Amino acid sequence: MRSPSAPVRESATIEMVADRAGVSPKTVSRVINNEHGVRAETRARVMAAIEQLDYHPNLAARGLAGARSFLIGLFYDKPGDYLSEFQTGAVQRCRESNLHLMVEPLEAGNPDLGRAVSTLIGQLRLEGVILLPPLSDLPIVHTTLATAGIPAVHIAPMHQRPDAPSVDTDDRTAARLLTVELIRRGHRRIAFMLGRAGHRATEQRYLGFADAMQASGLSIDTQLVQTGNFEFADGLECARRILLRPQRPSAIFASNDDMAAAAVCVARQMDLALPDALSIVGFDDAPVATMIWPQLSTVRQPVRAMGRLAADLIIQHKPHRRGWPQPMPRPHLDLELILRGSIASAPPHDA
Amino acid sequence: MRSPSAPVRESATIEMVADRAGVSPKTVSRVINNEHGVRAETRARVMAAIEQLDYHPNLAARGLAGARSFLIGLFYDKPGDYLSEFQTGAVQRCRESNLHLMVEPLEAGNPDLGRAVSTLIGQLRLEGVILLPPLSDLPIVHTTLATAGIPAVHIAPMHQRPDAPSVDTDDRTAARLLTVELIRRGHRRIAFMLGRAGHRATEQRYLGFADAMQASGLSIDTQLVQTGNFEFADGLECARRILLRPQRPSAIFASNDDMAAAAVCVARQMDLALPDALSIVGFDDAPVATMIWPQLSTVRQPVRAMGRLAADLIIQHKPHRRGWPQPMPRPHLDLELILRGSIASAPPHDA
DNA sequence: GACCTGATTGACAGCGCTGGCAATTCTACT
DNA sequence: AGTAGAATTGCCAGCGCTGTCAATCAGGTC
Repeated sequence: MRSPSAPVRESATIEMVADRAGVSPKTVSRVINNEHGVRAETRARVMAAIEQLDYHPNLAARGLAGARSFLIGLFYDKPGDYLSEFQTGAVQRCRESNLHLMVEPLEAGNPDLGRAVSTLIGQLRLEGVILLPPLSDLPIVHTTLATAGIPAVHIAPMHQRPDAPSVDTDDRTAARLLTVELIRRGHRRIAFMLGRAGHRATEQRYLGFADAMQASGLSIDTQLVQTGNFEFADGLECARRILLRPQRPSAIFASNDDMAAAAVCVARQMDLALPDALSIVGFDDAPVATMIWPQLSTVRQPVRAMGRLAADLIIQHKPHRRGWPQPMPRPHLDLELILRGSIASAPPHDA
Repeated sequence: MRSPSAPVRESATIEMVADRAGVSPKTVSRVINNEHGVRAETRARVMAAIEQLDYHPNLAARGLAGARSFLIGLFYDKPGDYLSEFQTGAVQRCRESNLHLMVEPLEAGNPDLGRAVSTLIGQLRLEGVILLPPLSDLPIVHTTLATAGIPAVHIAPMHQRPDAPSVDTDDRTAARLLTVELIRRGHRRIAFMLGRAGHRATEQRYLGFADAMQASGLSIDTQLVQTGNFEFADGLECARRILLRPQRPSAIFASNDDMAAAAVCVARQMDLALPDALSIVGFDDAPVATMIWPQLSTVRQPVRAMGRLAADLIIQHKPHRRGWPQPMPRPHLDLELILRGSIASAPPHDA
């Protein structure tokens, strides 16, 4: 129980600051909002008063009066490392503009998704929303937001919408380059583990792989292309199917590290010597990539930077209120190839 | 670009609902806030109007008028799986009470932490804050919140404060039980990898291990107790030191799964046959636990439930405004032993 | 039927801030 | 010095809702 004399300091109001600085509240407001048209000397006086009183403007009041909320929403479906990295980047960018991030889990499969979104934006008056996949591909989410006039940034959407900006990475190129590394090491028969259908990443990574194979005149054995849904468990199945083929590949390209890890497990169970008997590469540079032996060669995603960028797009957009500036922003962030111990030269009999 | 005739529907106000229902705004307010003293028939009429207009009360206005914010803060230091699971649970609980979660990364090492916290609570007027470790052990954070009179729930703090509730799991018992499993399989010489000093988990897990060893009359070889900081990289070092001892242990208890995974890697590099030559157990049931071969025996933490519970403590506390009800809530959540392939019976020469 | 008690409901002010515009002060010229 | 025009600053209303308290209504009492 808190004693009655507890030192709960009530926070200062804009009026107290105004009095102290000898100006009107409106002028203090101008300073807070960094508006121009305030004499430098006046601004300094106000700043000093703010400092002395440890004044922090009340978000709710600012929001109510100014018809904004200072809130950006981050809607996600699945928690995980990706989310937490992404949100950390987004929060960082928000802070620079004195905004705040509301994270909201939303089930992609929920039949009442539209209502859920609508409730959120109705209550919060979000200034913008960042949609993580697979939410970035659901028409109902997009429509609900668009109807409410709320700017949304789609992260790695499968289908880009002409009226919505997105943040992407060039997975296709990265997948191609990683495949080239495999080919350069003499691999000819390379298996591929697909991610979940409908994900942009699934499509792009496979296309990059195919690009490299084709460029080197190698054919893709469709028996060696299996779908793993991005899950470790599916990856196990998938790897078994691949490695039990009579003519085993000398390398496996998994669409993400979880599945690559699964391939490592299966290979291990089959007593294959890694990486000599089998090279394995993944994608994402997930934590697991460096927690297994051999460590996975993979592609690092700049997840935190993507979070920053997504928030930035929302924030930069603000002055336009409704509608995005032309051209629709579609920045791509660079991926980084990470070569580790999981790849080796192809065994001679495969050359 | 949005066309000028875009269907941006302005949202309904409480007054519009009041008119439609033929009551005063205040009565609508009563219904929204679920206050008693509204005739059932009136309430129904208001509800209908709310439904028809798709009305959502404006958070900012409610906050301003009611001197609350409907916001709970979740302060964290390191992003990761733990965080995202935890926050998902917390958000779920918040929704049930129409509150929202603000996630805020804070650097535990920042010398200006106090000011950072103070700015956050000053602007947001948070109704409560959840502190994830290691933030839950920093006096400056606790003091700043207490001074502002903001209820805080400490998650797994090293040192419990008499004036602050906390959410814990009984790591000690779980560690003891897991060790018992090892002993039951004939292991006598068991190594232990400590987590980061100053973490409650580090201390409790070791104590549980020691409890079991002592209860079975086994001695702990201090050479086999190494500190790994909860990091995979440190775990590698640590595992090497342990496995290079002349008299190698037959089992390793790692304080978390990342370090356990490191032990698996090292063992693999040393060509030890797992799990026959060496049993390894971890803690947390992190994703990596099932992504390596053999899969780790470990202890599952109910992270999402902890998030729910933490939010619940803040929310339940509300009516008391200042100070917590007696007794100080300190719920413990149950941990679950997960036995997987990484443990086997001790080799005969060790019995 | 007058009157009392408790249950419902409404009137009104104001939470802390910002938008719009008027008032004031400053600058640069004639 | 006088004045238009620009740069600053202040006044006022009101954002959408809830706290306070007064008003009204329903039911029961003597």
